[in-house]
Amino acid sequence: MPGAYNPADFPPLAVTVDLVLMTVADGRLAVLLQRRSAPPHKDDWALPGGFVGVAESLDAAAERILTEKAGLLYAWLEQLYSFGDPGRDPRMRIVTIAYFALLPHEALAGTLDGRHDLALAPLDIPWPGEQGGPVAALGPDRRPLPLAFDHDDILDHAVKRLRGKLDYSPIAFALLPPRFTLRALQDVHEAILGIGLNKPAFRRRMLDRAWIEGTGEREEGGAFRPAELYRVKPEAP
Amino acid sequence: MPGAYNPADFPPLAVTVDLVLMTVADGRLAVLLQRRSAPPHKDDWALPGGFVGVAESLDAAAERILTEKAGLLYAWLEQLYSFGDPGRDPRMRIVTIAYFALLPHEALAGTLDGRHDLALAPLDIPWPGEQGGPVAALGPDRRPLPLAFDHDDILDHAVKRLRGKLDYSPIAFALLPPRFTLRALQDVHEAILGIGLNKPAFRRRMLDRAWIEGTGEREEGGAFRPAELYRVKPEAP
DNA sequence: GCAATAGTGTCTTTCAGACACTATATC
DNA sequence: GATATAGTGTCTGAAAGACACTATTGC
Repeated sequence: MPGAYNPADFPPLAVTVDLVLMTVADGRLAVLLQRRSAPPHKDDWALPGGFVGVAESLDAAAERILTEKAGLLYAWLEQLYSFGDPGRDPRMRIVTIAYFALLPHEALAGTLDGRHDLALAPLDIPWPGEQGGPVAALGPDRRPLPLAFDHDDILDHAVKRLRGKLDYSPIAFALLPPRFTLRALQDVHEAILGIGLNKPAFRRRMLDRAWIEGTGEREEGGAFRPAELYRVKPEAP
Repeated sequence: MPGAYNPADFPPLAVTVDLVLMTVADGRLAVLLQRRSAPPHKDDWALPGGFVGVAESLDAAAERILTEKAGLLYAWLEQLYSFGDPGRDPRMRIVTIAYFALLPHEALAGTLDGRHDLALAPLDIPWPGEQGGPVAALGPDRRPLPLAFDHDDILDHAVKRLRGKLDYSPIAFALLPPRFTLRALQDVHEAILGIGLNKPAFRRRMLDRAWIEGTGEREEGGAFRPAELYRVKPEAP
């Protein structure tokens, strides 16, 4: 490393944080997109993001952007990957640190109201293990929505990581409300994996893992037999 | 994002790449450290690293640092995690992208000769799953070597990631020469996991996974029955 | 009772661990 | 043949998939 640390010695280089805010809606993974109001890529959809402050940690920047851009107070935040190809932004050299932000769909209620710049785009997910197409965000016409910059690439990384962590980390609970049925948990897993799962085996695995516990309470409002509500154990990882 | 992109508007912020160059030597994971020749942390050991060039991708910076700092031409490089707490470097705000660099021990032959600033430090690895101590690099006196900056933290992340990827990715082969015995492969797995593995089960798993194939050739120079040499299949992941 | 979903019992298959065994090299 | 390691056969137990079954709710 050089001995001198004169700021003028450093090339103009910026660091941003981009959020891959995902939830499961109607049995599908979906991502929050923001329409760009200025060039480049004006009117295209992009992941919400922003510059990292001088005295701000990366995690803190992710939290701030969650609040400022998406109007949300809380989400499961986790650093994903960093993208820094020169030319990924035509204006200047920008290195971006991508973060997951995972939320139950309920937590988004109201956030999108009147926000014409925000959209929750369902994802088209290739068959797991298949080398086929990459992950794509779908527009209202159900056609793939090209994202600004390299955000398609970031989204692809995010879904792959989410899948990889699904069965050894309690990440799926971040996509559910505090009380949830085992069926809802299975729906989340199926949405992320893109495949159907065996019900008895799934229940056994979840209960054996001992991350969750029954509350004794039951679902309400259903037309049929109500399911028990579970919660994540307080001491769980 | 702001509309103006005047470099002077941006805070002095630098992006570096740090390498966690690991290998397995004498049945233990080991990491390449470089002794700092200037303050801060003068004379402490640190991970080799350097600034990212203006027109250089992150991956390219990692390759360049591998060559410049460690004098090596090739390694398995993979981005690990980004660290950007303000204050992690007392001089200025530096965000660093940490990379794995994985190499067979043989590939390091000669690299350390006469390089008193470089050392290959064996790692003391806590029991897997145990919440106990973090990973520590050991000095010649077998005592933990405190690393400069937040490099202990980076090292800890690296070992955890290496462990996590071990059984679903072909990452272990990066730590072996092109031809290797199944026993050597098992040694690598055991060094990373810090536990002994069952021989028949390990062989079955490795052969069933079909990432490797026998060459028909055999080990030489051993005093006892020579083992078959395997190689990674060309079409393997 | 009917419909529809919650939740379980059990058989089968798959795979990992254990352990003893056979095979084959050098000396 | 002795020795030490390579490599295998086989038993057992744990866990997943399949599938049918029972349980419980609103209507």
